[in-house]
Amino acid sequence: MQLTYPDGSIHEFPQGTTGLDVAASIGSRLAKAAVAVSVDGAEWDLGRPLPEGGGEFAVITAASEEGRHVMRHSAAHVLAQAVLELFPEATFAIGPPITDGFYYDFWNPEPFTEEDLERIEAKMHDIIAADQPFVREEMSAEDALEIFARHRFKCEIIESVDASEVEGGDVVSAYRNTEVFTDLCRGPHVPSTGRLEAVKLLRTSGAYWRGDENNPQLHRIYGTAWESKKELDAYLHRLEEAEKRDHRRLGPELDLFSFPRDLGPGLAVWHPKGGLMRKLIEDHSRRMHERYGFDFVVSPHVAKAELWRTSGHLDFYAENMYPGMELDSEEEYRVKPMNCPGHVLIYKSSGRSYRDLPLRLSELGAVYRYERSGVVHGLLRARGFTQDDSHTFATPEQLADELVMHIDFVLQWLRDFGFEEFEADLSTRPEKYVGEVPRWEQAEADLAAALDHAGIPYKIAEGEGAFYGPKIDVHIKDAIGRRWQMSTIQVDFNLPERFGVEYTTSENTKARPFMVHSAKAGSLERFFGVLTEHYAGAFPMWLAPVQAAVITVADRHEDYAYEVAGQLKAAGIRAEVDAGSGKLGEKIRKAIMSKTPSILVVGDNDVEAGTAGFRLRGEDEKRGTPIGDIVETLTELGTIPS
RNA sequence: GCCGGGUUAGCUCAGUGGUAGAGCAGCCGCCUUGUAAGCGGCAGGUCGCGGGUUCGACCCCCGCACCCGGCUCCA
Repeated sequence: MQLTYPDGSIHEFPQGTTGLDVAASIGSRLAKAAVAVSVDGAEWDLGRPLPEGGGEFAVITAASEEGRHVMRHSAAHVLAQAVLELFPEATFAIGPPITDGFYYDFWNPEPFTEEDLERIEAKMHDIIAADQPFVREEMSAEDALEIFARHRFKCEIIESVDASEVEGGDVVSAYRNTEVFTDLCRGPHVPSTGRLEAVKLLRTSGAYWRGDENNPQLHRIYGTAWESKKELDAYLHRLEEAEKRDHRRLGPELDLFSFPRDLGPGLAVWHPKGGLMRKLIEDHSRRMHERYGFDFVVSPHVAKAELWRTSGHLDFYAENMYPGMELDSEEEYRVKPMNCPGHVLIYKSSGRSYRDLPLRLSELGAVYRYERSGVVHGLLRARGFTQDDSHTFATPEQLADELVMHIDFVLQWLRDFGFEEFEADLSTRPEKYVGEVPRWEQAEADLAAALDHAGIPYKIAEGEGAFYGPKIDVHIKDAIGRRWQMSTIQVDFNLPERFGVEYTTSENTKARPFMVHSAKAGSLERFFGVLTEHYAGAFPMWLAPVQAAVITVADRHEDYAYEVAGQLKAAGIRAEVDAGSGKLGEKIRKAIMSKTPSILVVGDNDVEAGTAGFRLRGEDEKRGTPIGDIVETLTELGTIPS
């Protein structure tokens, strides 16, 4: 058989050669680092004879993403083996690798406790120490059903395996570790359990079989596995770091916002510092919308139920809407979960001609959505929030340019807040859809063209679009590498239809415009939450609620401190004086802990010379800096993006 | 909504079937300080809410509210 290495070289091997043989022929270190190999993209166990046809060959090492995937999958098996040994009544369902770890779902009469987890983990370490081989076995589906007869979820899987997925048809594979433990699995796996260097169980949770709440609820155990103890520790450290960045912790700590119990779940109040930051963000939003040619509109928070019936929200979105309000002799009213119908009514308030288009309506619109009680999550998933929502009405000819502009706007917006890495999803027509196919196709093509124009990486999510139209979602990568969906641009064929939205063409005929929903920040609450986590609360100068802390060395410097703060404020810098009687170190610490981006210390020498000890976040202090210089530096750093 | 865990002072958390504690924050005083926590004192709690068991419940039981981790990244 012929194998083509990643460097393009071609090598000949006899039939029956295994991945390990090939790796060993390349180098003993590579053979040692290998956990599996791939041939033409398909992964193979190290000890499994390679396919007769050969192909593009690559060694998968433990330190690669693919390698970790294999390792984690194997770790999941070890977890299952441990659980089945310790809990005789348990049956196992599925246990895939996931980002940064793995999980396994079990059915068991009792949920697993913390102590169970420790016992399970200890058992896993025994299994790993025993260095049991993972032996691949292939069998017919009937035989598999017999072997796994006691495990109803495995049987369901076997029955649902599409024969065409497996070469040779009606064959499934399993991996056997011991005489008593084998697990249905496509593979590949590491050669033996001893190859699992660093495995740790993290937590338990409930999970529905196949994610469907109509199915039985299983007990899920999450774990993680890495190629070395060092990597595992680094991962656990990252988890801790992420916890420190948690906006739900930082928000109240920095006095930005809180979720008072008395208010209700998913509902936040903004404190003065957070309120100030929100104002800065909103101001920037308005400035940008203005620059990109949007008009500002306002729509009320409640509307007749009939409006939501017309828009279709009561058909498709009712479970996320607060229940109706009964009013005397009036129709029922509903709190708005979206701004679109209001904007459509503004469009329809007068006859529209092609000369009016594109018409771009924008609103910082507060909406309320009844999120299920288990899913609210700080500002990231709130029940009340404000969207920077806009709706653009355009002719078919204008759509392409409009979408280019929208993407440009979105990226500019995100860059202004310090996000640098983007990735987009283009979601196309799903199976159930409304509207005409040619319109879908035009919109999809125009969206793709806009993405190409913007030059950001994107992938096509086939069939993932909303029933009413295709869309682009823009994701950012934050400071610690997490992805967040931020902005969205969606074409809508449904609402214009439902509301009979039209315009008069140059031929004096009526035509239906394209409607584009877009949100650059999305929910301001969510955007703020992500910003907080991205910066770990240490916001850039232009967003920092307090930009400069002026700290006195001793009481006698208080007057001078206020004088300095006055100069800063006169220059538009948000300065605060800390003239407290504490030690200097204590006051400095307080300023650092509150993530104030600059600190000015004033003492005798400074009063004398008109200077301050000046320190920017993360830098050393510069004693005796003239106040004028400080104002200049802070003004420059605090410039609002434009 | 469902499964699991949790709820004690403003915050972080100890605690026992016999009337509740620490650190930080707050307030007062001393210190007058030159770049990440000076010292002392004071004040602060319906132990989430409601019910039950008990001579007695923060602790045990039941219900509720809220918070946290999850609820296909498809063997």
